[in-house]
Amino acid sequence: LKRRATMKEVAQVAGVSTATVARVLHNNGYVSEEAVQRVRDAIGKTEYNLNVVARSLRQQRTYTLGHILQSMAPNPFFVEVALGAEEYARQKGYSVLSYNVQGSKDTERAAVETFINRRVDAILFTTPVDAANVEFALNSRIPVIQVERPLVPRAHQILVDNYTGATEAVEHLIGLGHRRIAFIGQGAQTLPSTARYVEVERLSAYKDALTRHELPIDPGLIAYTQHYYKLEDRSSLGESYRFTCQLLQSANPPTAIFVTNDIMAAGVLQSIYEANLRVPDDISIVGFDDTYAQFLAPLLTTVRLPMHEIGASAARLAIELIEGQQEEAAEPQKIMTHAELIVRKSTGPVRTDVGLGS
Amino acid sequence: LKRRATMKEVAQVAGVSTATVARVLHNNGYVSEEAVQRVRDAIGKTEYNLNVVARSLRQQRTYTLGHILQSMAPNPFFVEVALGAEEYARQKGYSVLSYNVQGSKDTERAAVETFINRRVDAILFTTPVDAANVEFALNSRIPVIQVERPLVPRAHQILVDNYTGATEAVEHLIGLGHRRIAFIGQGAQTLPSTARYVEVERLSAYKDALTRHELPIDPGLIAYTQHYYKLEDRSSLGESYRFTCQLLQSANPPTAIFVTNDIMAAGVLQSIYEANLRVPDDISIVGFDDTYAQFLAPLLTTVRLPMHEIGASAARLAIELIEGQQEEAAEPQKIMTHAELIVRKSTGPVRTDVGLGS
DNA sequence: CTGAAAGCGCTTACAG
DNA sequence: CTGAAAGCGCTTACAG
Repeated sequence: LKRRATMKEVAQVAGVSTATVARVLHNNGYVSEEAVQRVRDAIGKTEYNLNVVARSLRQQRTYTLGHILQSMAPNPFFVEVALGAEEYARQKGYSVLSYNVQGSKDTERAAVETFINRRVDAILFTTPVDAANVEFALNSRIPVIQVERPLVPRAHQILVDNYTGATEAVEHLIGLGHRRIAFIGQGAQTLPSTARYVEVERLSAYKDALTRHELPIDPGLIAYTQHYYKLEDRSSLGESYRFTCQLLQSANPPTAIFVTNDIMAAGVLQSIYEANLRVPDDISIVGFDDTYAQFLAPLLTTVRLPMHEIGASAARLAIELIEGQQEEAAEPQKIMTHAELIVRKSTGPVRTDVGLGS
Repeated sequence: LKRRATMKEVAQVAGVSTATVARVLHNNGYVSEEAVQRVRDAIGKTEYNLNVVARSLRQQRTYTLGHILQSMAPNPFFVEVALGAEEYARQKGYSVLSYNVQGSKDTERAAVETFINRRVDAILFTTPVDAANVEFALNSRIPVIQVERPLVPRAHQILVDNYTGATEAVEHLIGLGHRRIAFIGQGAQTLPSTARYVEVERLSAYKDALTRHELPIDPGLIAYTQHYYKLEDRSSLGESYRFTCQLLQSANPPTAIFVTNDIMAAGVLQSIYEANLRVPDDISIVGFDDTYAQFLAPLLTTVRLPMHEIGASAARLAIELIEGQQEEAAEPQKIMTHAELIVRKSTGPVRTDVGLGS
């Protein structure tokens, strides 16, 4: 094998034109049975395979999706979404070029530029960091999909029903008899207001559930980690750990904690482990995402996000838009997906015999 | 913005030829100061950006690496290697197309075919599943790099010094006074013999360390999970869990366990948690990889693999080979990287007061 | 220092 | 049912 065969060579071997080769390759257009056979043989003989680069240039389509990921590590949420998108895209003949931006606006900008230079057919943001970059992507007149965090109203959106998911979590705890339930969220104050969608929904669900059951909302039981995905130092893990240490040492500690992602839940469990307390005997924990949940001890009760489905939906919408099955209408699409409580082993009835503090 | 500007348009606006535009774009070749200025202006005015697809077709190079990943979930090892490769490649002007094959030979084959059709400049396997697919990739006469698992001797290799890493782990435990140390490995028996590299090295290190200290090798203390990355059901987690349950209930349980990856270590910790034992007070645990280690309770002592460096090395070698800085010699390159024990909180001195069984 | 022109490997009207 | 030919947007000898 020295050089790769081209269509022209296949045509020569088969004694037909390249147009005919193209016709049998994509089987469209009329071709005589005999010609098909000759071309097939020639393809086999020459070990021909299509040059997708040439096809892309000619068709002005690359069959490639550009996927901008906030950061695949340490949060497996992004990995699972990426996997869902990749699998769906593959099955439709598309490849996906991904770009991890580590939560940086500038890197995200560079990602969009790279994708534009490479003429991807659509850009997916999971999740967008900066609205300006989404706008910039929109300028290219290719489909732009925002996953989970709708920073720009006029771009398409794959959303998650955080409110219902979080409600199930808190209701579950209340149903178990818990009345002092702490809430640990992620970085809402430090986010620009347009980006708070996810965080605000989860906190609202928590407050509404307490209120519905006539339980007080105690500000001392609510905390947010400072950093929104300053991932390098795994700070949100450390912060949820520290806040839990504080809670456990307080005069009137909670009997349950609702943590809005599994990573932070890991930090909570570490604190509890060090305090030599048992879960759920001494305190119940509910996480969110269902990423690390199955790897923790005890197995974490958590609100599962349909990560695969989210990724697949993003890819599906993008491809439908590319292929014109959907009108690129004035209205952006909003696709809602649903979170679901998975009860495992980190939640149990509140202890009535003794208080945690005693 | 209706259509994207081409070089021809830029040339027209600047009043020069496309050759000149290309020269200033890549700044090579002589161009008068004045022409440079006019072209720069024209590029700004037309919002021109290079069409990488066209450049790829012309240059017969795509500035794209194809990265075949065994599976990014649930093992973050692959994610970190991918990140390392992506970052290095980016910095050199390359993009990376990744393809998760979920441990399937057929999917891996499809990945190679996709990459060949898309004319990637090199193919990375992290880690290769089937030697035949590596051979197939090799047929294309592009650089082929195998990460961690050298299935095909004549393809390039990024290796890990598993033996030394595992030795440090076991020596650490022995130094702490442990004499009954269990070993939990992954799927070695079920792997084809050419693929056993990693597993065999780790087991040998374990045995050699025991022997060196005149400790007996007890087959009852050694177990392998059945499945090699049958990931969907997270079975290796479940199997390490079950084996640990057995160990703990045995007549003469170990005082320490060396588990050859952090995922399985998570299963071990779950079993210990359920048995209401404390780590490291009752039993010490050492993992491998440093993936989940920081998320577990207690923080896991583990052998850290330089995952980023592994990915970056793979990308660097590939690019050097592509750009001809290295001769594509008869001899495949073998780059060795080093694992390192990270002592955290899951290991401690053996208990001398009471036996675990008592 | 600069431009005209060929050509990378396809696809796709168009003509027959 | 089939082929000749144009053209996607670049890069790169080559000639001047």
